[in-house]
Amino acid sequence: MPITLRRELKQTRPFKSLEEEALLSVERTAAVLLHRLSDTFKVHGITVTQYNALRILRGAGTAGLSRNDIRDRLVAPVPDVTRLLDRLEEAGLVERERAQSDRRIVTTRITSQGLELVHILDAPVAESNRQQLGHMNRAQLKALIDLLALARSAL
Amino acid sequence: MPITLRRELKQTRPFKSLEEEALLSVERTAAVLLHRLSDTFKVHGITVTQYNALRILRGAGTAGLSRNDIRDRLVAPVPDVTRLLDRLEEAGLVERERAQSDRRIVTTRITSQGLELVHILDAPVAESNRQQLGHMNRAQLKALIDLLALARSAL
DNA sequence: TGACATTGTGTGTTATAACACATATAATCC
DNA sequence: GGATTATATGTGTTATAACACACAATGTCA
Repeated sequence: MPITLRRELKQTRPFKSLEEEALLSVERTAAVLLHRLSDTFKVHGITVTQYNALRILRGAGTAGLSRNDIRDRLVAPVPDVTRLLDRLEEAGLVERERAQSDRRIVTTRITSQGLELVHILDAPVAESNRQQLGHMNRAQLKALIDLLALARSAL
Repeated sequence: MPITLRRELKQTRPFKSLEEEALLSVERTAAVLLHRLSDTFKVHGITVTQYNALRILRGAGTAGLSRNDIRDRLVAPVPDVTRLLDRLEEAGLVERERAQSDRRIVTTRITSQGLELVHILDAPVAESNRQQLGHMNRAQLKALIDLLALARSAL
């Protein structure tokens, strides 16, 4: 028994188009899923965006990444990555160093403390994902992923 | 030729699970689509959330809605609807009146100015939706909508 | 009817998002 | 090699998000 978005939002009128319904469905789903996930992070004092940044930096390893590299890899675009990293640095989760070769670049690396935090969060995050989406089978998940990629492909 | 999220984010490592990839795909897609849509609203000085509130109030007509009614109908949950309505009231787009029967309730109604704005935005919004999702056929849009509803149905 | 819980809204505060602009370094191009 | 452009990051400011708490009106029930 699928829950229709229209009933979920107590909407009296039907949607104007399938495109509108799809867009609002994406927005609603992201908000619901991320809100639930953020509870997992709240206990550890970080946000979903901060977690994404830490995960990116874990992937980069000891080489680290420049601010713009991090910006380009963030799932949701953030206009002010500098201060996002400021907060992570203040929390001791990352460290920054201005590059020798090109002094414009500031390389950010995850600290051992940051690594530890991301590692601790691996299990709860996996558990949250399983709880939220575990009822979908592989074919459904793949179909959803492909359709979302298609939805992003305009322009 | 589908764009994979992993390439989009220049990720070196594969996703840990299909559930994780699906969640990140939803987050990414919402961010991309909403960012483009917000450009449409920016010219008129309102945000996506404000537009959603106005659309809800248009649907409610002269009866108006209480703050909590509006909160429950918003696509993305907003914790501070009071001040969201404050800004709309300050802009002259909505008006509020404390109910006679139950003096706890404040009924918010859209003003003629607000109606006019939403009306003006109808065409650009439809055009934006068409541009962003018009390349998907009806079956694909319906499949996406259904899979997203399924994704929200846990708990 | 008076204590208590419930409902609906508002306020105070901090953190973050968003946007425009500024600064410093490097690369390029006559 | 000096002006110009591009790149990379940082700063200032305003608006909004997020969260905890407070207040007021209503309902409930011994």
